[in-house]
Amino acid sequence: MAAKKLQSIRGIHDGLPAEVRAWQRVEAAARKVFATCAFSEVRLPVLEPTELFVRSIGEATDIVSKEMYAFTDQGGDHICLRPEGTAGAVRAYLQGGLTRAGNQRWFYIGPMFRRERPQKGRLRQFQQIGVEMFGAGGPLEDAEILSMAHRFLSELGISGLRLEINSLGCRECRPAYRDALVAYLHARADRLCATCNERIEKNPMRVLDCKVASCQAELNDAPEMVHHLCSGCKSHFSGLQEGLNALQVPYHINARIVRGLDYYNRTAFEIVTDQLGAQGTVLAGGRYDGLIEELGGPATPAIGFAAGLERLAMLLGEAEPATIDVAVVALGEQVIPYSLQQAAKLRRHGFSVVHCGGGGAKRQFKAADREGARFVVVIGEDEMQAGVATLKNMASGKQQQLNFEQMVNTLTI
RNA sequence: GUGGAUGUAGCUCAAUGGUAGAGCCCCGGCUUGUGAUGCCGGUGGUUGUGGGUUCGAGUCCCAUCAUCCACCCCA
Repeated sequence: MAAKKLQSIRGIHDGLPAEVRAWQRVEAAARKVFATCAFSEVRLPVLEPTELFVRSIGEATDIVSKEMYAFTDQGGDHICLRPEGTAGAVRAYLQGGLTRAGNQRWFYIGPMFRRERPQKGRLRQFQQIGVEMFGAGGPLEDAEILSMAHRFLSELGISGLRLEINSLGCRECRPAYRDALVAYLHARADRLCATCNERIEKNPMRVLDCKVASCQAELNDAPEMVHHLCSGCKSHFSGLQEGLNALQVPYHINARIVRGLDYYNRTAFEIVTDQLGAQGTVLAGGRYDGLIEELGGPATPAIGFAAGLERLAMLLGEAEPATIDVAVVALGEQVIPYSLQQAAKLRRHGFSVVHCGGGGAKRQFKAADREGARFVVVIGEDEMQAGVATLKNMASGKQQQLNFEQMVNTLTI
């Protein structure tokens, strides 16, 4: 009976060495840039109560209504794999009693789960690099957060990115705008597609980014939030733009940006690329001033963003192949113990070393080459007697006999 | 959830319904301490899985699973 082929769950991929190296390049850039802005890493649970996301993201959103891995555990609790990071961060902020600890600047890197149909740049388990700032409500913080995102992506050397910003208004001005939009849409409902018609009442702002060409034609003159902002939101939005100008962060205003999660207000933004097909959003976020209060805390302004780690990794150039410093080639049974000791000694000096395991010289050199060894240390009986080793530079092919100290010096260069 | 494309050796791919192949990789050899180049040889496949049509199926039909792309959604 043939064993059933065992494979990973659909849309959930293994991070094998080559891919993890790319991820680590992205993570290193994030840690480096975020540290310069005084952000601290947090590590938060992957499992959360389902209720947390229902209350924060919104029950009607696609994420909550059909994409969460939610289940009842053996004790009857309703829990789920987190589909995003912000809700859990807010929960931890409140649970940790940090509401009076001053502004909090956090970042995290970890897996998120959404049961979508997989495609390019979209997995069921994917990683986000997220940033959250609690307690600062001004437009300058928005500008600084965007500047940090911009610097993070510049650090990675990714080109062809475009920052788009918008304002979603607030509880003051959004209802009136919504009414105006609904009225506009109703007036031409017969010329809009079926899904747009469904959304007119449920979520009219989503109609704006419908991709059907005939719908877009109808939406040319649709009212836009940017033109219906209350005075507070208006000055916030212009303050943000002044800040971006001062920091020389290039941006475009895109009045059609609508975030898919209910908790956003005022500033919303996306950084997009045209190199990833249909999943071009590489980093996105916005302000969510009402969420902390919504989840039971004191009214506290907050802003954050999340970047797709795998998507960013896909935009990276060719990575350098992995290399090691030294491969030890032992010639002759008698020298094996000695060669193992020499390998261990080199490792204590901090070099990455593999021992080729003895046997034929040819086989060992081949192995050394495949490991990407910069140098090969050859130890035979002659070398062992003389207390030296033959050090071969694999790139140049040159080799010479050296004692241990000379070897360390050569390897250090 | 809907649609389209694709599943053949470890990898990339061939094979008018008639004996499953190539390149790369891997292993061995080209005089016993030298890789990456050259030459010679070798291992390796129930053609994703399960049915069906046929004298005969990698090839045609049905189902199923997976991957990719798009819709949708979003990081």
